[in-house]
Amino acid sequence: MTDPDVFLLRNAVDALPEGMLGRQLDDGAPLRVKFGIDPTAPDIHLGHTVVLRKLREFQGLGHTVVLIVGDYTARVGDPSGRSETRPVLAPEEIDANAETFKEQAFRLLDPARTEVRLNSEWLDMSMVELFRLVRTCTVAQLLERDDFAKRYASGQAISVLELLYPPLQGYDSVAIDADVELGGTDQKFNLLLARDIQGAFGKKPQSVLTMPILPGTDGVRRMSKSLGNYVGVTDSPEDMFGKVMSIPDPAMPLWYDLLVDIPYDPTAAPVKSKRALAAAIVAQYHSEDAARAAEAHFDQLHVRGEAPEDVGEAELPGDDPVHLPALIREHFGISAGEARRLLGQGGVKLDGEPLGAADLDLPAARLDGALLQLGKRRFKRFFAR
RNA sequence: GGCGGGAUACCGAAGCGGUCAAACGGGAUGCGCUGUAAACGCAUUGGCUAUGCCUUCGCAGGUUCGAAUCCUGCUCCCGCCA
Repeated sequence: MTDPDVFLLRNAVDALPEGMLGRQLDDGAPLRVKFGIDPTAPDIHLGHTVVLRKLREFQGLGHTVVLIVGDYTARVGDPSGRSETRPVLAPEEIDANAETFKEQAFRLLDPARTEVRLNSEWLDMSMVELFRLVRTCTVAQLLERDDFAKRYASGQAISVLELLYPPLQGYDSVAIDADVELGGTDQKFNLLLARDIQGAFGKKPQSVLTMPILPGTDGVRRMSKSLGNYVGVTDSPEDMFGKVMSIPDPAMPLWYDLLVDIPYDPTAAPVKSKRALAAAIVAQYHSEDAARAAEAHFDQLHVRGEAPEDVGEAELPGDDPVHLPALIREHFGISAGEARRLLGQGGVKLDGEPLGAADLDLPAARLDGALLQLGKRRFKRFFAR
């Protein structure tokens, strides 16, 4: 078996300070590995799983994961990687998100070796304690951070609240006696600052391990729900498979590296590699069977261009003839004008036959039992009532 | 507190009295090509049973035959000075 540190570092970006993690692992004692999340968005997507999978690897080696739900820091708003001030969520929202997150995180983590803590536990502190904490950092130190520096230089707003975020996150490490903290590369500053804060509170500073940021399905920008380029771990097998297949080829090696346990073969045909990747991801969050079914579904729907079995059904209105734009607006959630445009562009098919711009009104008999298709992937079968 | 700039469609950004449902770019969607790729090409991108009608250019009023464009007030952003 490979050395634990070689194994753990294989797809990581930085392990700081140099060599520290290796020494900690050599000591043999179980480590307390910290990972903090802000429950700002409820659902976990593959981007989050990069670090979660790494945590699972630590657990596999006998270490303990301390999952910190930043219910308190969520009220501050982490400015990391942001160019603008973030909105602050309502407490109820935060709680609900935290629950969802925990539930989903345990799809990957081993509950027996996971400690879940809310940081309101210790961050709901008195002013005196807060003063003691913030005294450990200087403004110059905080302004070193890239995004703060940029915003400061360009005269954009940085609220004092945001400035407070890194020290608060750092204090989490003090509170739980973290030996190691994981995060994305965008967290590097916060993770390192935590070392100083631990030191200031007389604790042993943690080591830091950063993981690459996963590009989304567009292959370029970081995976994020708001950018709409994400694959959720609760997505259906079919969606998951389809979304993975749609990523650009250049993103494949990194996806392999960060999301599955099978190796990437650069000599294999790209389609094969991508199918294997998609299947492995689906199997991970659903099952092998689901992966096979999702692939079959994919072939049917996209490769052969056939309609799936489980097409939604709907009743025709009573009218005859049926006004198509209105029918489409009703059942596909687009405007009638959009429906007309699709008709004109050959984007609407009836039982596989493209309709034209002139087909605005069709006899009800022609639609009864027929399959209406919009674009490539939207289907609906209609029946007269 | 003083001075100045700005708010336009999903986003960015033109327009500065009629020819404006509003240039251009991005995004999105459709068609073609394909490996549901990517790249590329073409097209569409306020609403409406529609050769026309209706509602949009921060909000509310006003001037005008006619306003995204001019005037007044309000709200919100931003810069410079103190």
